Amino acid sequence: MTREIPKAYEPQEIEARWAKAWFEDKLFRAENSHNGPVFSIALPPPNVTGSIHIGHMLEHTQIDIVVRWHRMRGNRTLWLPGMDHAGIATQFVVERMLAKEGIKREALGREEFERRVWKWKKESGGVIKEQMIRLGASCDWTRERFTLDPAMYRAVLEAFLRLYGEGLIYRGRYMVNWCPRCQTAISDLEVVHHERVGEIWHIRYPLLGSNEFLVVATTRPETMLGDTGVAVHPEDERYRQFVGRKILLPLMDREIPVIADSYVDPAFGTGVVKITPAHDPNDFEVGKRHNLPQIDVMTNDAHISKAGGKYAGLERFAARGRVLEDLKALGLIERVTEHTHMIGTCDRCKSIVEPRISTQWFCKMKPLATEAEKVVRDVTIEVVPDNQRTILLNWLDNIRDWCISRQLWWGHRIPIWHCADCNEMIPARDSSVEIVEGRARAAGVPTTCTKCGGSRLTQDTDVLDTWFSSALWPFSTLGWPDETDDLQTFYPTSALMSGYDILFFWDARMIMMGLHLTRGEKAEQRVPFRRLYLHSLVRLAGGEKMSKTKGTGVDPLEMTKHYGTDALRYMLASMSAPGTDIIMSEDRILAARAFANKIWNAARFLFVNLEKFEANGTTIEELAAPEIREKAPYAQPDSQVGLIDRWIFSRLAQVSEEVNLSLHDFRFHEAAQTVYHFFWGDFCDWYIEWVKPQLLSEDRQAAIATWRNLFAVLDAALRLLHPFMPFITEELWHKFPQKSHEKSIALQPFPEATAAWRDEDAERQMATLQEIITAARNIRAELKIDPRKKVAAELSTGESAIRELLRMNLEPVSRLAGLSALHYSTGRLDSKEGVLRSSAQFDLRISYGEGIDKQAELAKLKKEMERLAKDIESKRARLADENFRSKAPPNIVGNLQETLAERETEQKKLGERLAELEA
RNA sequence: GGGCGAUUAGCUCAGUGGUUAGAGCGCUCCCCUCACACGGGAGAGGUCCAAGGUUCAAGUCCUUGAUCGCCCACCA
Repeated sequence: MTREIPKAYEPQEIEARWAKAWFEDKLFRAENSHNGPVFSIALPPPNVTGSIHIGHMLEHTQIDIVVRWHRMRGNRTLWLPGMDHAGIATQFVVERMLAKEGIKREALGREEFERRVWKWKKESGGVIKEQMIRLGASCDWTRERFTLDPAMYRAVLEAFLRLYGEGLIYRGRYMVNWCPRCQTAISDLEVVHHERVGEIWHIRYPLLGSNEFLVVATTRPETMLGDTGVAVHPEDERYRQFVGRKILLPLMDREIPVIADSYVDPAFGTGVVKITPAHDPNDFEVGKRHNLPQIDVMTNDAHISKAGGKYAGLERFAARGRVLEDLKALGLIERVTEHTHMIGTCDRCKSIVEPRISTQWFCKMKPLATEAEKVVRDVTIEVVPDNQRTILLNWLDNIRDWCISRQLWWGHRIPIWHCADCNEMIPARDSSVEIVEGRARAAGVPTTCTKCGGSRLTQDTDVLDTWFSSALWPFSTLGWPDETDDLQTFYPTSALMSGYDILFFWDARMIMMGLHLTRGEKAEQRVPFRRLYLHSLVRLAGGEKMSKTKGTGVDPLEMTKHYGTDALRYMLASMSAPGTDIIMSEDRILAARAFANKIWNAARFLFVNLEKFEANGTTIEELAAPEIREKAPYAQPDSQVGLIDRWIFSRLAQVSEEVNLSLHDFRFHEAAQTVYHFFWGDFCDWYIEWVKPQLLSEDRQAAIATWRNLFAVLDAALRLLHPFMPFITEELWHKFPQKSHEKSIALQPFPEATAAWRDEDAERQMATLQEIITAARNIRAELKIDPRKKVAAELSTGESAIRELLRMNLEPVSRLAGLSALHYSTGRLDSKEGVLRSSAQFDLRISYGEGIDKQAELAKLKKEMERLAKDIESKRARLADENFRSKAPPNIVGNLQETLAERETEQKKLGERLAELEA
């Protein structure tokens, strides 16, 4: 143990060293026995594609604070880390890399492509882990998981087969969202809507065998190639006569019927709607009701298909232009108007999504959502902040089936085999898994068709939505479906902490899957987590979301280099008020760095002085050994525990209680602010300053008591700070003598609200002394007295308790107030000389030099007088109100009376001073 | 079209119906005092978006409106 504390606080060196040590020691490994209280939490698995951004940093900081806090409070604590394979995102990245080499994935073939992705994953997948370790995340890395691990695939198989067996997973041909760039279906949630100003074309549709026509309004004229009907509202008098007649669809020369359907809004547009069942969700429904054919005129990559006649092969927007030209040439465009509408884009690649009929796999959600709603409503799962609960319930209530198949190559392949002879679908026999080339495959592959007995079976080519495996994360990572020790010990997990942006994507689905798939009679045994905390997002000034593509992202590791991880963590924590997004600010992080520096220097002060003190033979073990610290506070020889010590330990107890309460409610900003004020305000500004001279006092016994108390408080403060700033606290804690088997402050107890330390008298007395000191400093500043010059002061008070207090604490009070002498008495002080400051309890006067600017002082006092008068008036009025006196609680009335009396005393004194000054 | 937030000091934000509404930064004045100038001390600065209402009591609860932001939604 080196005791020396370097003058400069160098976070980089300290942090890198401890991060490595914690990881290599497996310090945060959790034992899976049932003994004692357990706290478990699963890391929202970051995408393997990425690197840590500031949003992760915020999330990990908050989780780590909670995790470290629970661990210190004696819980068997597990923070289980892992990564997500992120289907589309990862495939997208690898495809782009291949494209640079001029390779298309189709050319490689599925197996080779998958091999390449694995290779890439192996190379870059470790980045996030390294970064998390460096940033101090206290995960149990021995339990790290990846969503494509064999064990995870087993869980996916089990879940899929069970849901399929129950009819909750089905395959069908429905309208889905199709991304022509990714060439896969995506779920409703993955469609991001943007407002777009577009045009609306009014097109004449001629009635067959007549010169008449109906005018339809459309924003997507190219889809008319697939029109199979025209609809009007059944009660629309304007068009009633046309219902049942035929339209000759322009350009395609197809006969299509005019139908009546109440879906049509007669007030919108022309009141006539073209029906394209294969390319619009509404039209799809209308078409089904009226048995209209579905003509898919689009290819996978959004070009016009053969069904589009002469337009075949054109890209969809090129086709639109051509269609419009041709219609114009035929004189069929009546008019064009401007129209803003919402346009759906792919969450991943931003391409415009094509609604399209396609055969896909779906998960029935209503039956799963029912119990999820219940547990959220009855607070079996507590949602914080509460307003997110409403949002979640609302979503669950309106839930629709989930399209879970993706036409990708990277992901969990659907465990269904198709019979080439009879089209029967045969699921894998069971959820067992075999490892081929280090990767998991279903072992229970069916070999004969269960229906026709045929043997030409091929596995479904689709993979599952990434979120399907994520939905199982809290239990799949613990060994489910096996009843492992981990599962029994750590499931349900204690909490989930995620951003509210993935509430539906992930959190809601975990709740549904956890409830449905895990074992236990009661819902509370099956929920994936007992509390759900939705943290804020980090935004730019102006509220915009940070974006890597726009280059507006902030690299936390870069910031760490400049300011230190502890500072960054503290800054994020101190801004983490639940429910409000965080806007990054340079100021805040500078403040946080200053705080870290302050902590460093406070500790340094101790050790620098300790060297001088130790010269006389007292060792640090006698002052700060663990068993010595435990017995604090220490009394001065032949005396009681001093006021300043009673006060600081009382504050410590109070602060510990507040921090514990705040952290329990995920109120990180509150907890952070509380420790900040305790450390900087109470501990550094008052406590250390107060006891400074005693540390090197001639009276060794007195000095020893002071040292012991000081070390005990600093030790507690470090433990209090540790969840927020793990590195600096670890570093400093190791400067203390510790028991040989104690490896880390992270495994020390978190300070609790020690009731015996609470001391209201001490707090009140200190407050009075602080007030006197501040008043003296105020006068000094007013008189512009050189800070090095000590001056005499007079204090007058009618309260003997205050005089006694001063008598007992004359040295520190005079020293901190910069006084050469402090005379106290009961006599009245006038303000004819010097400057007088008054409170209800005392008057303090310093006479020095020329005095001050009389006019300025008068103006100031008058202003104060006005404020007092107003305040007194309103208080009197309230106290005079019989209604108030009878209805308000007695303590409120009592307090008000007390305060009023004080104010009146102040007013009286102030009046006298004004008179004296004006005289 | 629904829903959810936000609006408080120059800036970024706290604020759990009850004394004179807080913090950090910035600003003003004084100090490089032997832990820290990433520091110490003392200050200035706010009709809490608006209008109604509930209450003995409203920044806080309710209603309406304004402005800004976000989420959800199949109106061509």
